[in-house]
Amino acid sequence: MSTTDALVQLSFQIQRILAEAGIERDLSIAQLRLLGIVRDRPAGMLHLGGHLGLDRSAMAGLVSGAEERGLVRSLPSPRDSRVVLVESTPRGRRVAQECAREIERQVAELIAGLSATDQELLTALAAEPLP
Amino acid sequence: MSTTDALVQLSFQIQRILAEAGIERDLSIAQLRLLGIVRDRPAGMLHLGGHLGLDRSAMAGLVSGAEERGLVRSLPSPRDSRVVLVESTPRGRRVAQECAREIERQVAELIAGLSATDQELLTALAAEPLP
DNA sequence: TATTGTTATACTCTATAACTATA
DNA sequence: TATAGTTATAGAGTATAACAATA
Repeated sequence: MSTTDALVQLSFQIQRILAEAGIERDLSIAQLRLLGIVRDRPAGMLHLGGHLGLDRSAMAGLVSGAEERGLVRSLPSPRDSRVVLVESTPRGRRVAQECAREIERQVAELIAGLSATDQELLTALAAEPLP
Repeated sequence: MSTTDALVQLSFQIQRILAEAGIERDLSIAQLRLLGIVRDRPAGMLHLGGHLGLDRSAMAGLVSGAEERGLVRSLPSPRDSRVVLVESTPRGRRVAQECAREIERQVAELIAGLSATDQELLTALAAEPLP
């Protein structure tokens, strides 16, 4: 199996884990990522869009959906009133952490066939290509 | 960075590579995967749905879209006339191969920072969790 | 003028439910 | 009856374009 095939197949498995962890809590993968970003501190829509690869209108839809579910809150930036800061609610943080735990569990299961040494190696190698 | 984080981030990068290779040719990731499966031999809708994690109605939509683009062709199974076999057209094979080459190029670039030995190692480790 | 968001609109992807045809 | 697929329909996700408010 080629490098590409292996990584592509692995990526689909990971994405399936993410999707299923989200579905159980009525969250899309995009909402999950959003919660991950605003977990520690608020961020403006444009900044979030940059991280998620979404344009402004898609961001508005995403945030509005997350807001309806009580996961995030919008507040005007004190420094530039054009900017809308998005911050996590306590509930958003709780749900995000639940998902994170579930995802960790599933990923651990996915790579359970590897030795502890190989798991560490895989982590190091997977982390390397990240910009 | 945790094992989970590294693999999740990597999976998003791979998915972005797939999406971009597809967009350039007006193909969704699902259509891309479909072409990959029927490249060598025809397959029934249900079989395809199982591989792609899609139900029958979603499969019908996917195949219909791919058919409109001239990428696949449907034909009745000679053994069970309820079954619709989906086969790749020559154009589908060509487009799929173009995408595959582009994806390989991008993945190679993504992991270019690793030594040749580490790239092989990553391949082996990534291929291991696959069922 | 340039920037940040929002809204209206449209398109794609996917699922549920009801249906047809075949086994 | 059970199975394979289609169709109508609905919902989510995302993009484009036109708009409003602020810098």
